[in-house]
Amino acid sequence: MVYIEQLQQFEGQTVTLKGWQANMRESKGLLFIVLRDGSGFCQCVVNLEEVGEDVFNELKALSLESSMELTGLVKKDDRQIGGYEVQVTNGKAISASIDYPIAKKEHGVDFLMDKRHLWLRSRRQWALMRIRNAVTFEIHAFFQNRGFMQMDAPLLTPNAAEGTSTLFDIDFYGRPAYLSQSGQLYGEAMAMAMGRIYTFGPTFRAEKSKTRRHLSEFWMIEPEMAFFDNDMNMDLMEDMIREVVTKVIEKCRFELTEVLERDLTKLETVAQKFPRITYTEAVHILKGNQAVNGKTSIEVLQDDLAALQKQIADNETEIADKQSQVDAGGIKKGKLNWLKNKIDQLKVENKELQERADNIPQWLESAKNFTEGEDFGGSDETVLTRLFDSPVMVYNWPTPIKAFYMKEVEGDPNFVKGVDLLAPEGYGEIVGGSERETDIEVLLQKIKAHNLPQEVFEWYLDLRRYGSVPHSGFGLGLERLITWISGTRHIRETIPFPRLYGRVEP
RNA sequence: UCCUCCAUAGCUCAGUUGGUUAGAGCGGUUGACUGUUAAUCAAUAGGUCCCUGGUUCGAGUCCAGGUGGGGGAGCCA
Repeated sequence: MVYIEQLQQFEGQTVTLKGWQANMRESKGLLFIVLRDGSGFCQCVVNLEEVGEDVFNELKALSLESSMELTGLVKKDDRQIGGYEVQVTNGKAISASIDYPIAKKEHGVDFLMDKRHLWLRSRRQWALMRIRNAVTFEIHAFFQNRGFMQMDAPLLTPNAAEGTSTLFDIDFYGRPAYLSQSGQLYGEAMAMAMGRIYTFGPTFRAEKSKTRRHLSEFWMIEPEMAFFDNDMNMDLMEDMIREVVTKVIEKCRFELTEVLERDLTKLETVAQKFPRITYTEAVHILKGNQAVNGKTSIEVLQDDLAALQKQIADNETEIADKQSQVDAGGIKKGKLNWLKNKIDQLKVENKELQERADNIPQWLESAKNFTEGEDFGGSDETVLTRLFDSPVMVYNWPTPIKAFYMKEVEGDPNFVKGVDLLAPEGYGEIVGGSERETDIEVLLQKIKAHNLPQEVFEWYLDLRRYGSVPHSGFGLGLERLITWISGTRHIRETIPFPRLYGRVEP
């Protein structure tokens, strides 16, 4: 048995493929079966004269997603997806699929989410899962090649410690416990034992977020390094993003460009040095008081709005034009359908464009009126990243809006050494990190200031009692990184079985 | 928790100021066609118009409440 991705090694030879019918077209005496086997897609041509009536009729009767075994000659054919075609000499059904619910057309989100277990078979989801796998692999490779040790933090924790987030609570043998929102504090303990570590596991957030960048269960990578200050932390962050993105482009070029139609030039900007700006600079830029590459945020947004409005107007013209062709009548059925579909597509596109156009004035208003000292909202991140074409790092944040464990900037307790990495094109925050506070007195004070119970942090404070050292780390949101790399509109497509507000099934 | 939009065939949608027997495409089935790329062409089956109540001679359409869902705010990766 041979897998589709290996076909290039078998050109001119006869192979046996096993897989599922992803599509079939038929003509008199000919079947064109697009077979998928998980490793790829391949058109297999069944000729009545070649295989005989029995085999031909058996394969012809199969519908979408039936499983089968096909044997045939591998032939190079540049017109085909994957570049090869199999000319079938024999084949048989393994199991028929009847009334497969997902059709070869556009579906609504709700329907597809209910059918997620089947949706994963479609080409777009196949590409996304392959990219997810490549991202996971390259993250491990990056850390392993640098001597980091992978260690797992517990998923069950005794307290809702860090304060802000809402956590899922469970009954742990009669005691309250929570699903972990972060492995970071444990990561610090492990770094004090192993030097440089990283965790790679699921985390849980119980916020009732219904947006395209939130999941209730997602995977996070949290490196933690002893003897790293925040500059070294930012260097590592930047190297990691650059290397992972570059390798994934290399490995998944077909998935990105052919299936997802991702504009790779938008990703290739990771080769540049990532701009590093302080929170204070970011505020000036956001409010339009400081230009980037000769343009202020206000100018860029106004240009964007004008471009959007022009696009919408152009689409409307096209819709009207096509509609008048339809109304005029006398067109062949195929052409008519094509026109109708095009009109529907343009209408959907305009709905989305209009939504974005409606948002821009609000973003502008929110950016102009931003109060220095507050945290950035989703739209603020979008505005900020819109000005840069590579990822941006924002560091030195106001103390009150950040977690208790972040180290104060030397000589200025109003700021802490936190850093967020924002992805371009509006994808927003994909990494958050900081240098950690090492001074036990400062930590004790912060724990009080944040109204946190000191007893549950005694073990954490021990890390400062016994050989405290400067250390830093960050948390990378796996699905957010994949969403950006793949150019996907919604984060839910980047994880096999998404858990989000209002959904635990399938 | 708040704001906003949506619910019509298996799926994606249209349905005029409220009017008689609710439509199209895709998908399914049957047939035609020996190189198709969302193939094409012909025929055919397929409906509790989300639920409850109201207005009206008459409701898919208007009103109220509910349910489910999309997008966003807050929070964050």
